[in-house]
Amino acid sequence: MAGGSREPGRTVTSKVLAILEAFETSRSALSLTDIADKSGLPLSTTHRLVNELTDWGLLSREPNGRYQLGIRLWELAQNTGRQLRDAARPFVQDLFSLTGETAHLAIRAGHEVLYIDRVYGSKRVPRASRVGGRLPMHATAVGKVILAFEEDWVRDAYLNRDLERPTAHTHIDPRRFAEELGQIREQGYATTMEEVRLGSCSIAVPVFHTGRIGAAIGLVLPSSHASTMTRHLPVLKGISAQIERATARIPLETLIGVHRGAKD
Amino acid sequence: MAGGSREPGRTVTSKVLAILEAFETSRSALSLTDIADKSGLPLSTTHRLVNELTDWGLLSREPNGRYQLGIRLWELAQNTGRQLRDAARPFVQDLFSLTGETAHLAIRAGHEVLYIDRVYGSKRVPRASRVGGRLPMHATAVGKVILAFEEDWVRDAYLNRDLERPTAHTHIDPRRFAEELGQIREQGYATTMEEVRLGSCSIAVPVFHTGRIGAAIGLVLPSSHASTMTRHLPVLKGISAQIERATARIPLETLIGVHRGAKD
DNA sequence: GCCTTAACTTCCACTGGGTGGAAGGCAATG
DNA sequence: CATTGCCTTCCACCCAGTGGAAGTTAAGGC
Repeated sequence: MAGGSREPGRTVTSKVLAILEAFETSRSALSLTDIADKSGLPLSTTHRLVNELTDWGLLSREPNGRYQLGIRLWELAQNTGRQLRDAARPFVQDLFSLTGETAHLAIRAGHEVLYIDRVYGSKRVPRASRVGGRLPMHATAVGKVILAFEEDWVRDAYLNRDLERPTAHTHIDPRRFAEELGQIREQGYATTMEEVRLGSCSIAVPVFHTGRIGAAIGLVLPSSHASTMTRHLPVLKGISAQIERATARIPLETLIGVHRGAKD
Repeated sequence: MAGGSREPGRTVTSKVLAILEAFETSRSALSLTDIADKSGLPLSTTHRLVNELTDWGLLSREPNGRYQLGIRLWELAQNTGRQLRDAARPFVQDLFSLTGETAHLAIRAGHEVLYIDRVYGSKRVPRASRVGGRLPMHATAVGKVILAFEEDWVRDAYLNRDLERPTAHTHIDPRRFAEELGQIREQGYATTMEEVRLGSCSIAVPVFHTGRIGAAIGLVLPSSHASTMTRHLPVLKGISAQIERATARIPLETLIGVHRGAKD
């Protein structure tokens, strides 16, 4: 056969995906060889697929020969979860305008929080989160508040794992964390204090949809402002209510293209 | 052979793309049969590919059995053109805050304007543009201003085609439109008056990068406000200058994943 | 100017993943 | 209970896909 190291059982689709995913781990453009390495594909196969993807605009080639994800991919993806983003965005903007702090909208995706939108000012701020990015739920305020109001089996499954520890302040003891979640459920909001990144703290409230937890909105601010964090609660609650009203008429299934029921 | 109507020469990748593109033409979820029809693929082939894409999260299946684009696709695509979007967003927000009108950031993609960002308030506004969407350049203010400052060969190629006419007010005479572009170049901004959609008008200014036209920012407002449109010019110019400053240090190639030099 | 190294591109004979018509569910409708 | 519409499974055929190897181009080193 042509290739002794052939890997039977691998579909073309999976190879295409592997190429696209190669770009998730690096923010800079990749050479062909880089892509082949990251995706675990032979160079010539990578070459052929990359060329075809470039023709379609899913990849784009820079003058220096390196590749990056193409704008066509972004275009295709804009129809995903548009209903939630479009409906909620003005309110997330209001949240930023009213508080002056970086505002977030996030949902749960598996065992992580997925940041759907983010509104921030032009002044430089350290950032752990980014739109389209994921973070562990137990280290972020939006994650905690979602977990606190999720169905029992989701919470149980989450606690039944080893929890990452991005900083020394991250709460990773399952028993104490379960208690914290109970408290969050009672008080109706969650906070973090340098649990995902030193120097910043956060506060978040739930956004419900048809009686279930649907998303969360939160603020991230410098640790130095931590003591005054809770004064933003009325605004957070108000904005949350507005988002709930704006999304109430939209069926949950069409809000976002992810299955919440799945265990992973 | 198994299939008399087989279409040799069609790659698997092109089929996968055809499936994803099937979702561009409809905003609602699609059944398997719908996808097969739109993509021109046999039902069983569609079934197999759709299943695999669903496993990867690129498609998501609703409880009623219909499919839509999955959030995973959106996640992958968030790294595309992030530098421009992230750098410009706070300023586009400012543009909205300072004017109270729907603000846009757009670039050229082939012969169309591609809307990169859009900031708007919570009050309902009629919208022709949407983030990730395209419109003809000659019917929009952002498009006109980009075309006016583009290199000659781009403008010539554009005018050397039949121009669409979304409304009766759209300027489609090549000679007169060329004159209009000259005037736009002199005055430094472009306007439209019900040229893409009745009831709304727009105004836009260019955003330069390394001496070339890079993007445009604009406002869309109800036609009733048309007479006072130009009073927003100082703000538009100011915001444009800020975006130019914020993006100046970023190489053009990495700003956005699209080749501007290509003729199509 | 020529050698070396690295990265990209092309080539081509082999083959297994892809194919798609057909048949088999399955739920809703009349 | 027949009909219709839609989804899922099956399987024998075969060509699109494959990937090692050879060829090409580009950038340094001496």
